[in-house]
Amino acid sequence: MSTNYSEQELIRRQKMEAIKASGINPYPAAAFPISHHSADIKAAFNDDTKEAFAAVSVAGRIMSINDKGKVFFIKIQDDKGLFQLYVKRDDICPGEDKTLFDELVKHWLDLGDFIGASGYVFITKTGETSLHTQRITLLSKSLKPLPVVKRDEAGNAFDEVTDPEFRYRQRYADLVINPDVKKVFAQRTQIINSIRTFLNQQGALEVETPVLQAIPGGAAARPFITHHNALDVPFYLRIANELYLKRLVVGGFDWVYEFSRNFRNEGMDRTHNPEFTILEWYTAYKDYFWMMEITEQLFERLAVELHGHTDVQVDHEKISFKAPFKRITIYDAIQEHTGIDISLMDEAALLELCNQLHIEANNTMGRGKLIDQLFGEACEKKYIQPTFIIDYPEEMSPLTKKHRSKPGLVERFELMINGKEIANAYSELNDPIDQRNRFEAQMKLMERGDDEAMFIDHDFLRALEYGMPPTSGIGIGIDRLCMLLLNQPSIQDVLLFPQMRPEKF
RNA sequence: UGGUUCGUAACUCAAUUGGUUUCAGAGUAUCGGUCUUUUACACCGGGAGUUGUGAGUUCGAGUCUCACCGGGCCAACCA
Repeated sequence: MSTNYSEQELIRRQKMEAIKASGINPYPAAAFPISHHSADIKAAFNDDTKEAFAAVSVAGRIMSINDKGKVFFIKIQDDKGLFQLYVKRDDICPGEDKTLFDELVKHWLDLGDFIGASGYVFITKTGETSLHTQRITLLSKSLKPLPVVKRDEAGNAFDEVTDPEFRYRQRYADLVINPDVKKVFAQRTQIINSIRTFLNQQGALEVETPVLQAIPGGAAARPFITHHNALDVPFYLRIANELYLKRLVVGGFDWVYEFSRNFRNEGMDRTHNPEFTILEWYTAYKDYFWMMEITEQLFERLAVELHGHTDVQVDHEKISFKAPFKRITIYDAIQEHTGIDISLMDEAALLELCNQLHIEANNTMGRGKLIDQLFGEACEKKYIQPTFIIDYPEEMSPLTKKHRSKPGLVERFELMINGKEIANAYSELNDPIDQRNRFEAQMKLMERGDDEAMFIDHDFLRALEYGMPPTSGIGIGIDRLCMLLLNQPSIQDVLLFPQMRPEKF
């Protein structure tokens, strides 16, 4: 860290030395007893309840100081908001010695410092519920000034700090000066808690599975690689936890779930972060139709719990999470948006179609990947309202059970909302012979140059050979779900510490 | 990785086609002074910037050119 302090930083260090010299510890060790939080006082205090607020202790960070000579009005911010302290010289220093007020309050306190205060609550002439402060305690000295943001009564910000680099790199400061940011992250946790409650109520079991995997399975993506020294073998950070959760279904857990932090060594943009969270759950004796129904229920409930109704405003679109959601097969979706029926096309015909439509494609791509590309380019963005895209071609779904009645297809759906894939689910493939064949087909794609084709996982095949009950599973992108439900434009706005290029000091 | 755009005080922004004006301005913050209160900003006064870094063009560069560093946006990869 540079030692070229700014003028203000130097002044704060001088103040800290003065504080120490006066015998006050700027970083005291003792706990400070808090009796109330700001919002709770403001909500409950009135003429009838004032007895209950005769001896109150609050603590927080100083956000504004209004120096009126022998009286100071200091606004502190605690976990629940702002609260005003009325600090009068003769109350703080009842005797002859006014040093504490004249030095500490008048000169040594800065915006950003943490203080504790005790006294009684009253309402000032201007009608603001405040603490008539009798004791004031410095709890932690701030040496670096926070950016100054002014707000009016309605909460409109002036000189707001919007620089993304500052906000993401110094999230701690962002959270202090932008209260809405704090709210977004509280709501993210609320969403996750709601999901957990929903699943637990139905008897699902939350589990934890390995992040370090010898074979990165369960998805098609480039992994991060690391090395285990004692074993002297490479390990991969997981790109998905699917194969481990299925092993648990083999073991007899009928419904397991995990909020899985996954790692993929790919690009970063407003919808991609190298580490991100996917909720996956696997339920025995179910199929993908059941999965669609429970997914609708969950999403509808999340919207209602968060907003009180099923409509959620996202950008300029109003999205309805009212179940049931529309269902359409991927072939019908492509036909709907291109006018072309591709259901009988072979690889060569599909490649030609892509070229005709100016969609990037090449001959390393198998039939499944070509169809995926067609859908992604021509259709995906069109599905704003929640829509299940169902019945994918077998080639692009190596872990999915063959369709019960449509040859060449598998029982899979993706849930599209606001033009983005939010969830992906299957009737899980539990035929070990078929699974081995699918893995081998993936190996052939890999040999053709498809660097996203899946590795073969022999231990997983061994588990399937013991027998897995018919099972349906789903993966839901939690970060993207939060972006939707909280109307945030970037994944960085729903991750407390989004990945950035390392900073140089 | 490619295209495009931005980088001026602690923060938010100015600086007319490269130019006479002073030393690159203002508000907040900061420092000093006055007051029992302002609803973003009471009153008076002061200090604070090697204009991201480095080179170049020019009589003259915050402004133009190049390289580098760090961001944003778009595209590619992916969820």
